[in-house]
Amino acid sequence: MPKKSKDSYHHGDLRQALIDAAIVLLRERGINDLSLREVAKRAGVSHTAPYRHFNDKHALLCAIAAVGFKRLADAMQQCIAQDPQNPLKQLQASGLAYVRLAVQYPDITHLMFGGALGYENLPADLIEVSDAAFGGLLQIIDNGKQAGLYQDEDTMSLALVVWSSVHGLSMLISAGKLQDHVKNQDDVDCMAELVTRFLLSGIKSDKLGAPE
Amino acid sequence: MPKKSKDSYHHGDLRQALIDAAIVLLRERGINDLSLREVAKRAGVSHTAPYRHFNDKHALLCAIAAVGFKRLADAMQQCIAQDPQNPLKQLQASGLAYVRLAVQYPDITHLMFGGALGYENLPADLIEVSDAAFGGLLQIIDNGKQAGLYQDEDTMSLALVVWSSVHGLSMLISAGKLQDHVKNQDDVDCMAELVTRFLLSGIKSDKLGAPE
DNA sequence: ACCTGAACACCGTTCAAGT
DNA sequence: ACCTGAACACCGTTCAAGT
Repeated sequence: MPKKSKDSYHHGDLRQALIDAAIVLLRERGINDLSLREVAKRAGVSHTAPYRHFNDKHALLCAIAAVGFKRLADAMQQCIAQDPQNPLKQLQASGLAYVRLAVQYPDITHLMFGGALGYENLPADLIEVSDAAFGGLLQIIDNGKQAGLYQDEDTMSLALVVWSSVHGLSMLISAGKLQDHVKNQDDVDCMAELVTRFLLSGIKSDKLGAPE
Repeated sequence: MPKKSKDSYHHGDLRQALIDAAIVLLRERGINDLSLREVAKRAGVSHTAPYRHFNDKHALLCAIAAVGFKRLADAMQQCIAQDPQNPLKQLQASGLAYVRLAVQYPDITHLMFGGALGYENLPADLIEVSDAAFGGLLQIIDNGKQAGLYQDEDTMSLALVVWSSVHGLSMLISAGKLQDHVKNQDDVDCMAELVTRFLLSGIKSDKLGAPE
């Protein structure tokens, strides 16, 4: 029987195996001590094999960041699907999901938003999945806007303000800057609720009553 | 004439010269291509000389981050000093200053808040100057609270919400994630104003009128 | 005290060679 | 097509040695 096209040679999918090994290593050692040679060793191949699947170390790091953006984009869509008729709940759920992902995967989060990948020359597929994540948030805001939930400001401005607030909380927690005030999962959820609540009462149309 | 104590040997202050060279190199090459050996070469000393002043590369990076936090702390104090009787203006000015510093020094900002330094084992002087920066913001919030500017929420919660929003905007801009919407200094200022405005109308006491 | 050069283990990347 | 081992230039860090 002839071998299947993709199930060739070693694992069948060395590219994915390298990404998986790199994510584990990133969590174990941090971004500064992640070496391509060690990733290859973990995946069981020679230290030059990764170059068959990635142009260089930067490309592998970009692939990890893409995994993070994919998780974020999926979470946004799930928030919409869970309460299709309730844009307010969509917003609250998306803020919570954003912060939880950042806390769960701090290293990937910093890879996604820190300066480690540089500010340009990012691969097209990374840009694409990053735009998809922001697009989900835009959709949530637009849902609320059409329901008359927000002040008369354009959707993009509203989305940028919401994104900034939730993103800032996520980065501060995942960087350990709020260690004294946010110690466990309950504190994380509580802070996310607090930020979302203040944000809502700020951007919410004056014509509507209290959120509950 | 005998040499002055600190003006010894090469520069008089090799420690500072190394920090300065490292900051330049950081901006030129990015965090991933900053090498201790190149920093030493730029400062005109052998590649082992830095170890007289820093335990390791991590310690030098921490010193750079400390410079960034010092700038931030100073900016907060300046915002207070500029309008001692106007807590609202203090808040607006501090948000603007925060974002501007992040845009001006994106690499140092990511060093301060990204995961490159790890999440623990940070030197005491870095923690200290970092706390000073946040302390300035706390003071600004407390000033406004005593003036009846904000809702009846404890100062720490208010400060964390404000910090998150402004921090998020700063990180998104300095990471280039808003390139399509924030292209120049005017856009930066405009976005900072937008975030601060929404934030204020959210946390502002209902008993007061419009901010102007 | 402060700096140096040699040394060690490791890294990212290239390339001719193997199957 | 996919993988390998040798090679190159570079890195962080240590250490005995110089003034």
